[in-house]
Amino acid sequence: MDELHEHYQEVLSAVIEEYFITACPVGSKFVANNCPLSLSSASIRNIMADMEERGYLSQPHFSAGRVPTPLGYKLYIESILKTKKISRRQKENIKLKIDFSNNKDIKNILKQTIRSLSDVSHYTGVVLAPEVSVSKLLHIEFIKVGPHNILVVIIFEGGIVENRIILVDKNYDDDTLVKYSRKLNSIIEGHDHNLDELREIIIKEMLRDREDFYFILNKMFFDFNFNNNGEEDKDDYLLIGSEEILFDEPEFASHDKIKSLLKAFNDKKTIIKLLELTKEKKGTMVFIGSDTEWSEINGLTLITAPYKSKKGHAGGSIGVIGPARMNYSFVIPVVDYMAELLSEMIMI
Amino acid sequence: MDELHEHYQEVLSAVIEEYFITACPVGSKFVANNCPLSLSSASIRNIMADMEERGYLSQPHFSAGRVPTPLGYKLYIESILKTKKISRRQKENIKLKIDFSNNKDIKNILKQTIRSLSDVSHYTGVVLAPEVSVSKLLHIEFIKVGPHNILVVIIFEGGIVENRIILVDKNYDDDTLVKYSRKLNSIIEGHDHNLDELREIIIKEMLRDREDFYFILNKMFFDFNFNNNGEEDKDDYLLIGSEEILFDEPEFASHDKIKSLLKAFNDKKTIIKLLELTKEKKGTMVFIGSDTEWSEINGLTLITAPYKSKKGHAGGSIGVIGPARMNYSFVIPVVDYMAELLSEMIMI
DNA sequence: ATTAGCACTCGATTATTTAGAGTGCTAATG
DNA sequence: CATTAGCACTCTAAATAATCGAGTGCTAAT
Repeated sequence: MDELHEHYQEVLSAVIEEYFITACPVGSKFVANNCPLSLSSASIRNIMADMEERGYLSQPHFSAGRVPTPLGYKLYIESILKTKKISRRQKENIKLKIDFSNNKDIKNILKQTIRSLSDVSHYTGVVLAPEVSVSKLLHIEFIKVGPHNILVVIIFEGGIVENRIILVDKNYDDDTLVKYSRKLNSIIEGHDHNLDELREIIIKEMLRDREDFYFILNKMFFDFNFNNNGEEDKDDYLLIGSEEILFDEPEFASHDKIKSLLKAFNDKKTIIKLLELTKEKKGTMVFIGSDTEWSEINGLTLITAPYKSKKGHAGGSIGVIGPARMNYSFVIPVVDYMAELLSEMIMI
Repeated sequence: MDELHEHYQEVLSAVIEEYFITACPVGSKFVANNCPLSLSSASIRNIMADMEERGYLSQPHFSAGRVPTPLGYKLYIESILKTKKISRRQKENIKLKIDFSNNKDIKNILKQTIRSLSDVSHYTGVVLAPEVSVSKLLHIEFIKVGPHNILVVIIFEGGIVENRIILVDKNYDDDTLVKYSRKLNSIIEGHDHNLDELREIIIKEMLRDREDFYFILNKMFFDFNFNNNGEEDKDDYLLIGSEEILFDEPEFASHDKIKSLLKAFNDKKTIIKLLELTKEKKGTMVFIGSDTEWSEINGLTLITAPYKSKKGHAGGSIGVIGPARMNYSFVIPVVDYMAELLSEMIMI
């Protein structure tokens, strides 16, 4: 591939970029006319036949043009990931499209992020929320909302707030609850516990001392038992934007394709797996359908980037799902930049 | 229609019930064989021709069978609404399918309701959440989560909890915030104010007395300004379940149909309007697509029922969206019963 | 009022034809 | 030896034609 290297890249780019626009197989004639190489269509045919043998292109049927394969996209994307940076003007443009006008709570910020991702990229945005069960505790508060109803509010690092109303037998007064809140927070403060760790500590204390305080805590742990169902609950951390936006893409024009598309979206575990993978790495990642990593659906691509709260360890990842035939040089930097913006939004 | 009345009803039922199963136009021969009337197909043809003229049935094309019109459905549903009640066994069945195992916060309960609606009815569930901006306040709490970050938690009747992190210049200590919380709650307590009304009161006080307390409140009102965008924000109150479930229905097999289906779902304002209408009425309502009330899409039906918290005025409505060709005698009682169950779940 | 009989209509399905785009291969060229 | 013009070949998609059958409306008989 040595001396052909340049030719390969040029032809590949020409095919991919044209295929992005038309969604139709690209013929040798077109490539001959629209690519910097001054070669005849016959020469291009030779190159393309060779590239097909090596797995970068494929023919839908005998006498059609060529279409990029996942391997072809991969090669193409590598060069983009190295070179492309988002321009200042693009950044401004994106920022304009984002509506963070209202101060929102974290969950709404995540929702808003999905919407912005979709608006800007024209594909489906996804967000993996920070995982509550491993997040550090910031504060817990008991609030009386009825004679036998206590609202428990738990605040996690990253600004996630969870709440439940718990039922108790006794009619505690406000002062008692304030006292209990203080007592509990003095345990939490400055220790970076997560909920499970706190439970461990409390259980030990409880064996020694059996007062009402621990009764409420016990009830609390029961109602906030996030991962009792094992895997199941993780699904709630994955937020998926409007999938409909993809139905306009010609590759999903047929009924069968739409169904397989929806099947891919319903298979949340796989998407979560990839987003979690991204969370651990540093930068943007691209998963191409039928790739080794994402074999669930052919023709879809997932572009991901991690985000993280300024202070600490709370974080997750965001992404965009679109057709493999995608404007990578535009979308990749967008996802990257959105993750950056989101990181800035998470205050505590 | 006098002496034909019985015939009309029987034929209509036969057509609708068969059309529900096959989704194909129903011919006179079938009706003749499968309906209590002992009439020949020719007689049925006469009746059906007459019913078409009166608008209860229609022919997709000249030589096909007949299909019920919205008007036909309406007539059919009227008799169901009067007679059908859900059986105790069905109730048990539904209750089994509902997973309220984990004590959830109100928003998760609403989400769970949607999921159960979809599971039981096999159509798309929708829920209109209680409107926060008009809900009565129960409690407000300030919690320190950073040197300049205060988490404000507002609890509304119905158990809805909203929170925002607000930025302040001064570094308030915990005691001060507890004091402020108490002061504010003493204003709220027992007065059934909503957020807007509270704002009015605070603004008056503020003119007299300009201390830090009011500064924080001012910030709070700014960040919790729910309906500053007019209509826009109402969209957030509408939760829609998985729409994909409808794609299996034969009437949405074509690409065009799916797109018009999604268009109908995206037109949230219309759905919200109908759900709000239901909130004000007492019982179950049925809106048939291309009806006078819901002209947005042909072939869809929305069945709704209101729910309400035990104590007071917090409430909303739930519904199911499915094809007009729907098993009304099953779905209507289901929606009704689910609304009842949801009402029981809302504790405060 | 009801019904058997019959000619007729029109959509759905299948078969057939046609047009054209793009290929691979071969032989010629610098 | 890389490149290219020329040409026969392949296969799809679109257009056209043919066939089938379900269901109708109407008429005349009961």
